[in-house]
Amino acid sequence: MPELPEVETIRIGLDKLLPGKKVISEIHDWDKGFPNSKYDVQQFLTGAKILCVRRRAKVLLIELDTKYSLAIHLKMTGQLIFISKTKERWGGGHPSDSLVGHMPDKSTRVTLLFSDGSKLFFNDQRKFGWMRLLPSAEVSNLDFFKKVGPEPLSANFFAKEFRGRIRRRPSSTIKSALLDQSVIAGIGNIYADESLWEARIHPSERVNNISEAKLNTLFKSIQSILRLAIDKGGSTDRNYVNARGQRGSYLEFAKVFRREGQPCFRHPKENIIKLRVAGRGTHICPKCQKLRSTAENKAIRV
DNA sequence: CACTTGACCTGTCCGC
DNA sequence: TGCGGACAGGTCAAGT
Repeated sequence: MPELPEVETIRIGLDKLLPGKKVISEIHDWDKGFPNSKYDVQQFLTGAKILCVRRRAKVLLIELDTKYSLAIHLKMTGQLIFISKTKERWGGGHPSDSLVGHMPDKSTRVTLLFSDGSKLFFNDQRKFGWMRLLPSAEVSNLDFFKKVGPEPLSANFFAKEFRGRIRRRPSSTIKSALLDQSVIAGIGNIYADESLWEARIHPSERVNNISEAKLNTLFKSIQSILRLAIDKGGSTDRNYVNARGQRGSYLEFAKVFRREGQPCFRHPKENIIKLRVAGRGTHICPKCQKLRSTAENKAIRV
């Protein structure tokens, strides 16, 4: 679930909390947390001071003063939760909030202890996520970074490049192209659905059936939705929380995601439906988002 | 080659 | 109440 806005929200939080902290020890009892590490994590992490926290695509980069970087991918259920020396509980505050808890919990994979007594917990229920400690100069050599596409909110990223990159997948569905991290970085299932509704494009539409004008609209939709989502602290669908253990509120503003059976905001008499596109649960308004070919439109709905 | 599907995991929810 | 199965989705490997 962490997509660009969630990872960016965590980054903003960690970048306020972590710089200057010195790692005094590191605990991990889960080998997969540091897969194929060439570097002894204890040796290269202990004593390092944190400089800043950056993000590329959905990967967080904790930069150390030793010219090493800790790269972290949260995949679907990863959390990074910071707890200060005096605080034991984390979370949003209400006692009934199921996301509030104590750290470490049974999903904690890695714990960093800092010299001032504060701690950073890497939790991952489903164990899909990873951390890698490596020389900062080698970060760009990670397979993931070698092929990942541009940042959608970069000041240097324009509609022309967006269209060009999307069109490299002419016969795939537009949703599949949006989810392809080598085309554009950071979009996942939630924001793909939201952006396509905003741009009135059916997720199953083939790229080469989509006009240049529609792709321009989609480009703007992606940017405005990602910006709004960052502003709202991301989307908490299941277990996403920010660095302080707080939920994001974007889903209160979502137009289609997880709204199946509820009315479309443009067509109050039409209900949002859920389909399967690109192997993912996909939410659309059947009136706003029609396939260009009506024959396909009917076939898909059966 | 271009694209789609399955595997990786675990917790939750639904129907029987 | 317990149990099996479907589902959730980011990315990579394997399959078509």
